Amino acid sequence: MSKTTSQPRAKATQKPTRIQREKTRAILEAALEVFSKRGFRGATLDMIAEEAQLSKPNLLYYFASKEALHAELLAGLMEKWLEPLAQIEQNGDPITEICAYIERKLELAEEYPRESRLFANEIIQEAPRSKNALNGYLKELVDEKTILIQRWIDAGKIAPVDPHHLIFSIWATTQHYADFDTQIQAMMDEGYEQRFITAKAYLVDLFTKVLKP
Amino acid sequence: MSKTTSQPRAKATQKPTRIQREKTRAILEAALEVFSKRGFRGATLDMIAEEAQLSKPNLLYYFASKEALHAELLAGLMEKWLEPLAQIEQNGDPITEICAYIERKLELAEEYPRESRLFANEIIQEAPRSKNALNGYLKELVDEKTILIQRWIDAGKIAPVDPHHLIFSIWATTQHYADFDTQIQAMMDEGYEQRFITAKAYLVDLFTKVLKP
DNA sequence: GTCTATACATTGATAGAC
DNA sequence: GTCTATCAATGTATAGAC
Repeated sequence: MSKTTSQPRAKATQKPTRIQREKTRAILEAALEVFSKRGFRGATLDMIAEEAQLSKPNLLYYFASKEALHAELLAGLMEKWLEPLAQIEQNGDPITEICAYIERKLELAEEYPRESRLFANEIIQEAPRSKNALNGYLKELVDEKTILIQRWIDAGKIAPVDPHHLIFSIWATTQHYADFDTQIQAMMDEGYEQRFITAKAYLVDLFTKVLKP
Repeated sequence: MSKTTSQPRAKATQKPTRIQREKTRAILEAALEVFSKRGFRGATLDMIAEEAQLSKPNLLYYFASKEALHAELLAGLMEKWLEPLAQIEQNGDPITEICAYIERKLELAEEYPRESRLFANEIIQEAPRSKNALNGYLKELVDEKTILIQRWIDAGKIAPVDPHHLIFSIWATTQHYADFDTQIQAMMDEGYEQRFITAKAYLVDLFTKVLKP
């Protein structure tokens, strides 16, 4: 009697075993490594399988296709990626809130550069696989926060800046240290090791000056 | 007697005809379109050939390989891309010079978004084909300008900011509007049309505040 | 669940007629 | 110079033994 037919592909039917969860995790980890470094088309299942230390057919036993694997990665990342923005609190001190957001973003860039590059690859190539996420959850969140920022401006608590451009410039400056690390490294030589420390000081100073009413 | 054997591949031997130059230009234009949108591996010679309106073998008559085509694109772009930074003048007013640089960068992002994305694709994927350019001409130029900025700081003409991070933040904020256009569009709705005008005002204001001594 | 073998599609590049 | 036909390599995915 096929009790062990609880194939990962049919997730709805049965709870995955510990082994299955670990393999799945290892594959996702390997996929993140390869996709983030080479983009979707640049990555091959061979590379991912080797990185995860299993055979290609075995990999395809856990994930139906290359597309499915990539989609799973993106979906799993969205929440973590947007959390720093979601955490901005309307009741806190505006400048403190925004500077804390910048610091969180920078820490994310330092700790999870591969995730950042995965998104960057996607968006530069016109987000063929994540348009929905962009127009859905992210758009809603940005709408909510731009309104909050505008309210702070109207209350005279921060200088009058365009809320959208403010958010874009925070995204750009923080993610730059993950996405364009190769360039940063080529330009900075000795200072490279300390880049996140010095960047944090620089960016907090920068945005504080801009936001002071 | 083969008078017409002046094949483009053997460029050193003979001056290319007008037709040859035009075809070459059309191919490079098509290649830029496709490479910038899909990255090196994501692009196919079929796509580029179709975009340039010729057959794949004919394309390969003008360029020896996909690699060669990509290399030619990158090489031809470097100069245009670095010119705004090179134009910063040590004798001008520091804040005026830097703000003018920001405006030039933003205009480049607006006029040549594909070039920006081509570079971005390269660098995110660890610049496998342009490490040399990064460590060569670009590094030299950045070294030169960081020294100039430091001199301005020492003279008390601008506020004391880390010159490297200043340059990075200018790159990040300006190129963001080209590289992440898909995201910008998804977030901005009505304001999207005017994005470069409002961005210019926002960024000039931002960096002016930061640089004022 | 995992592997070997292989089917099948895509793609970079070449051969050779015109 | 340009095309049709084709090759060789690569890469996604499946079949089927164990």
